[in-house]
Amino acid sequence: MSARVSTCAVAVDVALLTIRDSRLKLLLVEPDAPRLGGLWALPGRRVRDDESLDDTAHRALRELARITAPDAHLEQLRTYGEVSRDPGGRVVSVAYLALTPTTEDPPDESRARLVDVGDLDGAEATPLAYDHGRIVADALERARSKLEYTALATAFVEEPFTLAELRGVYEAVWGVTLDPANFRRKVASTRGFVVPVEGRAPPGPGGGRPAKLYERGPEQRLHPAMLRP
Amino acid sequence: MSARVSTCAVAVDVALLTIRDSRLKLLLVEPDAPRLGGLWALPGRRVRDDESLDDTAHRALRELARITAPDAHLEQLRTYGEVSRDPGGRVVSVAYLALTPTTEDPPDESRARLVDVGDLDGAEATPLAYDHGRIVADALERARSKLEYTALATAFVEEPFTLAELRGVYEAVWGVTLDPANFRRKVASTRGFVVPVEGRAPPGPGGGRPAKLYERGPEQRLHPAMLRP
DNA sequence: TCAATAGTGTCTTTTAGACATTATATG
DNA sequence: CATATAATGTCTAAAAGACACTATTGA
Repeated sequence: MSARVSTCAVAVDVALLTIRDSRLKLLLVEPDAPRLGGLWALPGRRVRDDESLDDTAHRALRELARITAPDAHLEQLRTYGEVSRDPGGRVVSVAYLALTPTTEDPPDESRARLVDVGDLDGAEATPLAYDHGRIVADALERARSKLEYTALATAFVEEPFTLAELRGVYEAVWGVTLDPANFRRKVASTRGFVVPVEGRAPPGPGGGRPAKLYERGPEQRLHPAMLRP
Repeated sequence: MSARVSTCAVAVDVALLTIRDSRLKLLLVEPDAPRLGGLWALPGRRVRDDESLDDTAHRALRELARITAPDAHLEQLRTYGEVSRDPGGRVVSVAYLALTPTTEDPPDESRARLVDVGDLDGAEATPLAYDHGRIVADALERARSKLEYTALATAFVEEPFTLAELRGVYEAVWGVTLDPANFRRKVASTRGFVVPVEGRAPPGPGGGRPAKLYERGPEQRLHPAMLRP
């Protein structure tokens, strides 16, 4: 074996997205070490010997944000392996995209917070540690893109869900408003996207007709796609 | 630092796709060690200390298939990190998808070959070493999917190219036949996909009207998309 | 001339988008 | 009753697909 070939530290960083108050949120953890320069970062952990990458991702969420989401959608985003991306030494980082329905908040003692992704783009945006800004940008692009041609949007809602909730996912992730009538017809004409279930959702405090309920359908790829306006 | 956290061997495996004789081909290397059980494998190399992952991918192609393709499209596919995916010890493998125009053949002494991807699915298909069959399946799905909503198809042709050549890419990767007239109109209506250039392509031996020539346009994402039939 | 391939025109079906209308709830 | 939200219907414009037709080459 060549002397130039060695082993690398391998880490997993997780970009967890969820929807809260009709807005898209990202999970960040407070800086714990002065070397981070007071910058917030994605939850991340080193990979252990006996642990798959997916397991490491779950552990990072559990240990750093006290989030146990066994039913969360988890998919790999990219692996970042530039030689000097971590000033403390070479670390190859496998980034994950995680999506959860609007459920638990990270507890206060976890030093984790859900931040509005709209606050990450602007002028007074907080920069993130390492290359995590880049990872977040890639995660957002992935989520926005996969909403079009996969059933990924259903990962943001709990079953059963209403079509208004599903539409709210598209609106929050894409940052647009959609016509409820046309959205409904499009979802209905996309085979295997959602399936109706019994029951009705109670209307809000101001009244309104109760909404029909749906579950995730069998198809992961959407035909036809839900194209962005 | 916990004793259970250590470092991993990190490798890069490359699934290189190209089109030859109007068919989609995959680059495989001949087994060199008996422990592979005589199975063909994707070209792969361990990552060196001073080398980015992209550099390792290029080196794998250069050393194992004598392919120097600095203009090849190279993108990450996924990272495979199951604990026992390599019987020789834990290896985290970053898989790449590479696309090249129909150019060089791997020389004989390189022990590499272009195989028809149609021969990888059937009953008498040759299984691949490690989890490379899985990687190839992921690579094909990625390529087929990205042809729809990105300008990836242009990575399979050399500039300048004709619309018939571009259509041939879609037909080979998707395994379908497309109407030339409708394909042309669709490409023309997709902003930034291709741009016309001066000159004509000479017709084939059987004659035919000379074809107009095009180059890659500025857009990476296609609006509207080239949806699969 | 014919065969072959490139490129255009036209028609029909399907889909997207705007928006009116009806249905069922709360207060 | 008014108001709010869900669900359906209708009309128009745009896009997709089938396919006839014209254009330009080699033999």
